[in-house]
Amino acid sequence: MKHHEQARNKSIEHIKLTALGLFSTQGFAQTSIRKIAKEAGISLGLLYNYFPSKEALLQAIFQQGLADIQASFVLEKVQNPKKRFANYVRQTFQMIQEKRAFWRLLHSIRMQSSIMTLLQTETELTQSFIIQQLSELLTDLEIPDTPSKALLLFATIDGISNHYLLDENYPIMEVGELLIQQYISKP
Amino acid sequence: MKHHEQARNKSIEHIKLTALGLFSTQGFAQTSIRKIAKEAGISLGLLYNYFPSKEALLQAIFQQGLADIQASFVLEKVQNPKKRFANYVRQTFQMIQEKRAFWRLLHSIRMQSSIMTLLQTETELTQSFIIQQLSELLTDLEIPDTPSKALLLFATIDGISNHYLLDENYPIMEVGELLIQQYISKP
Amino acid sequence: MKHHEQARNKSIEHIKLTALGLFSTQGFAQTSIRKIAKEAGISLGLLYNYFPSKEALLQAIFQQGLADIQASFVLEKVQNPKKRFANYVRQTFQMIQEKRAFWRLLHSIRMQSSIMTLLQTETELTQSFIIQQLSELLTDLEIPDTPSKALLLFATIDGISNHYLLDENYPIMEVGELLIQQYISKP
Amino acid sequence: MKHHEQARNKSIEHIKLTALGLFSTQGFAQTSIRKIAKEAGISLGLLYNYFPSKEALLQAIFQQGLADIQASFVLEKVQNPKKRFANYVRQTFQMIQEKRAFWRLLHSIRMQSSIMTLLQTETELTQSFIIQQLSELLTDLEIPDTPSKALLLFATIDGISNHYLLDENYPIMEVGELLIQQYISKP
DNA sequence: AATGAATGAGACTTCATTCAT
DNA sequence: TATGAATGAAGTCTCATTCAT
Repeated sequence: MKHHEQARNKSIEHIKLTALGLFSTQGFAQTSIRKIAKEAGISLGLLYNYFPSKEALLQAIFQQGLADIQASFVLEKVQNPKKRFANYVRQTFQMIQEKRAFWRLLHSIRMQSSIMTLLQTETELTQSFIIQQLSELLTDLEIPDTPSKALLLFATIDGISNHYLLDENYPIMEVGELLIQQYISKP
Repeated sequence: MKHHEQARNKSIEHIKLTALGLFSTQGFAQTSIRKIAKEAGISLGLLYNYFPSKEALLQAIFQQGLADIQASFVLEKVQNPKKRFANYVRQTFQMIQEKRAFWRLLHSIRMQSSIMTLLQTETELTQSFIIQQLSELLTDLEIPDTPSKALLLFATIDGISNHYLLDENYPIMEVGELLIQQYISKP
Repeated sequence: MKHHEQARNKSIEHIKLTALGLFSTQGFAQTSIRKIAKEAGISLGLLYNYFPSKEALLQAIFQQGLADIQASFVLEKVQNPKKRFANYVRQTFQMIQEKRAFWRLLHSIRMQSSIMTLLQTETELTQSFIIQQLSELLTDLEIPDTPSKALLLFATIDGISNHYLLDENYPIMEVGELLIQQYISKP
Repeated sequence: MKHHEQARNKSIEHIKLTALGLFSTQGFAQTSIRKIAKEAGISLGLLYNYFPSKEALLQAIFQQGLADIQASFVLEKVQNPKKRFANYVRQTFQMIQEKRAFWRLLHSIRMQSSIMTLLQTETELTQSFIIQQLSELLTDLEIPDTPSKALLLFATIDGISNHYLLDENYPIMEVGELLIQQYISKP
C-alpha cells in the first residue's frame, strides 16, 4: 500500500516537473498533453489518471510552485533594516534564478486572463503577501511608506525579474545590487 | 482604381484594429482567424486576401505599432535635464495608456520565442533605441552612467508598465511621479 | 470593332498559352485561377470574362490543342509504305517535342476521370482517328492487320511519348528510329 | 500489449487499403482525408494517429506497393530464353491486373513532380531494377543489346499497361502475346 | 473591356479527452 | 495501475467564383 503511494507520488512529481519544463520553454498552449506524456515516458491514459485535465495539471504545478516560493520568503527578523532589505532583494533574485522555469511560466501566462482565472486564488494570496513584506521593509528603512512606494519597489523587482526571464544572460545580481544601493543610500 | 485602393486600405486598417483588440484581450493563440473576421464583419476569405497568414497579420500590426511608438518618442532637447527626464517618463506612461492594446499584446507574447522570432527585426531595433535614450537621460542628470544603471531604470519603467497592463486600475501616473522623484532628488 | 475583336483574341490566346504552361508544369489541380491571371498579367475578373470557369478554360485549351495535332497529321500519300511509316513515326515524335506542354497536360490528366468526362468528345475523336491511321499504315506495310496489332503499335508510340514527357532528356528520336527498324525490317 | 498492436495493425492495413482504392479511382488530390476516414469507417483523428499527413499515407502505400511488386518479380532462371521472356511478359501483365489499383495510382501521379519528389527514393530503385531485368532478357535472346533497345521494350510494356489502366476492358493479355511474338520470332 | 474586393465551402491538421482492455 | 486506440470539434488556410464599380 505504502509502496503504491510512493510510486504514485514519484510519478506525479515526475509529471509535474516534466510539464513545467515544457510549459516554461514552449509555452502552455503550445505544449500538448501528448508531448508531456511522451517526454515523461508514460502513457496518455496514465497522465489522465493523475490529472483530470490539462488545466488541473497547471493548477497543481502552480500550487506547488507558489508554496515553494512562500517557503523561501521568511523575512529574517534579526538584522538591521538595511541588511535585512539587502538580503531580501538578494534572496529574491537568487530564488528566481533557482526556480527560473516556474517564474517563466508565471510571467508568460499572467496576461492571459482565461487561464489566470483558474489560478486566481493562489496567485492573489502570494501577491498581497509580497506587497505586505515590501511595505514592512520600507517602513523599517524609515522611508515614509505610502502604498505607491511599495508598488514602485515591487514593479522594479518584477521588471528586473522579467528581463532576466526573457534573457538568461541578463546581469540580474548586478542590477540587484544597484537596486539595493538606491534604497539604502537614501539620506 | 482609387475606389479599390480606398476600400482595400479601409479594410486593412479595420482588420488590423480589430485583430489588435482581440489579440490584446484574449491573447494571440486564443484568438482564431474566424473570430477576427466575424468581429470585423468580413468574411474569412477576405482577411486572407490581405494577410497571407495569421503571423503576417501579427507582423503588420507590430510594424505599425512600433512605428507609432518611435514616432511618439522624440526627446525634447530644449529643457533642463531634470525636466527633460520628468517629461520623458510622463510621456512614456502617457503613451502606454494611449496604446494600451498594443502594449498588452507585446507584453503577452514576448516570452513566446516561437512567435518572437518573427518579430525580431522590428523589436530589437526599438529596444536598443530605448536603452540608448535612457542612457542619455541619465548622463544628462549627471548620474555616473554605467550600463547597469540604464538597465535598472529600464526594468523599473517596464515593470510599472507591466503592472498597469495587468491591471487597468493601476495608478501608473502616481507611481511614475514617484519614480521621477527618485531620480531627480538625488543629492 | 475589328480592333476590339483583335485585342480580345490576343488576350484569349495569351491566357490559354499561359494557362497551358502552368497546367503543364504544375498540374491542373495545383494551378489556381489566380496564378494564371497574375502570370498572364490580367485581372481575375477579366479572365472570367473570357472563360466562364476553370474547366471551360481547360476545354478551350484542349479544343485548340487537339485541332493543332490533327492538322499536323496529314498522311503523306505519295511515298512507298516503308518511307511513309518512317515519316509518320518521325513526324509524331517531332510534334510531341514541339507541343510538349500540351502533351504533358494530356498525359497528366487522362487518368482523372472526373476531368476527362469534360473532354470526352474531343479526345475520343482524336484517339480513333489515330488508331485508324495506324491501322492503315500497317496494312500498307503488308502486315496482316488485326485490331491488336494496331493497339500494340499505338501502345508503343504512346509509351515512348510518355517516357519522353516524364524526362525531357529521354532519347525519343533514337528510340523512334529503333521502332521504325522493328516494323520495317520484317521479313 | 498484443491487443493494441493487433488493433493498430488492422487499422493501418485497413486505412491503407481504403485509401489506395480511393486514390486509384478518384485521384490523389481529389480524395480528401475525410472521405478516406468515412469510407474506412473510422474517425478523422484516428487516421492522423497513424499517418502524420496525407503525404505520409501515400508514402506508406507506395512503400508497400513497390515491395509487393519487387517480390513478384523473380526471374525464373531455369528455362530457355524465349520461354523466359514470354513468361516475364505474361507475369508482368498478370501482376498489373492483380495490382491494378496501385498501378493506376502510380501512373496517375507520376507526372506530378511535387508529389513524386516524396517518392523518389522508392520509385527510382524499382525503375532501374526493371530496366536491368529487361536488359538481361534481351541479351539472353541474342538481340544485340543497346540501351535504347531496353528503353523501347520498356516503353512498349509501359504503354500497354497504361492503356489497360485507362480502360479496364483493354485486351492486355492479347496484346501481350503479340508483343511476345514480336520479340521471339526474330530471325 | 477591365478591376479586384468579397464570399464561403471545404481542405488538411491538431489536440484535449474518453474508454475498452 | 497502465495502455494507447479512438473521437470530433476547432483551427489555419486555399480557391473557384461573383459582383459592384
